[in-house]
Amino acid sequence: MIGQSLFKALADPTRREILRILRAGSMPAGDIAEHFPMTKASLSHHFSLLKQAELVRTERRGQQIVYSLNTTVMQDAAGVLMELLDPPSTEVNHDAKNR
Amino acid sequence: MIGQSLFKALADPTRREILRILRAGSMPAGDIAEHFPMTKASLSHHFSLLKQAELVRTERRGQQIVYSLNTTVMQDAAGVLMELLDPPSTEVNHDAKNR
DNA sequence: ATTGTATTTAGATATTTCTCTAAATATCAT
DNA sequence: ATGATATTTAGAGAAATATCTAAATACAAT
Repeated sequence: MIGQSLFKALADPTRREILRILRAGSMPAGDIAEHFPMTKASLSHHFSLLKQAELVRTERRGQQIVYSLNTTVMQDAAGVLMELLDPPSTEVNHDAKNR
Repeated sequence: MIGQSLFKALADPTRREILRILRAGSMPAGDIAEHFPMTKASLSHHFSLLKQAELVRTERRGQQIVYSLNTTVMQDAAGVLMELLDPPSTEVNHDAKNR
């Protein structure tokens, strides 16, 4: 089930942070890894789940593997939800009218 | 962090199905439980996580505890995302849009 | 107060998930 | 081909999760 892998992918804070980082643009695995205090092997595992959920795509460039957001409807929806709840450090949403 | 409990709540298929069921309207715990092949104790655990994420509210009515969706911005976003990805298997209803 | 119904809590177990280290693979540069 | 760099895969251990049974709590009706 595709939905399941997406929700599972979104359930981990590290993976959500990866997605947030990728909003700034594509980035090789190693550069992404520098944002986190865990090993590259662990990050690779997270990349794998994000890919399985089709939230990111990869492209090889020389010896690096560049990750980028997969911009689709579901990706956007996930992004909206994420911003709503896990406020990004930089940008703020001002569309929270009802409630 | 509030976001974390929400994503965790959404990560489980049983809990997403509970939310889907509740779209049709409020329902006591026991009635919800009938939709699932697990014990009421297990369901209660799921209710607890949904409540923690503030995705549902409860109201006591006699000896029953009635669950209902907590309709907020994030709830709606979650609902949209959910329908996009995890099309409802057990059809519920069509008219629980506003309120 | 006792009994019955609805739900939750506690404790236990099996499975899954996250993280690590070590090894494997792929590419680049000599 | 050899060695260096970037990333992934494999295997293992610790922590979290889902589920169960049994017991506890809350209310209702006698």
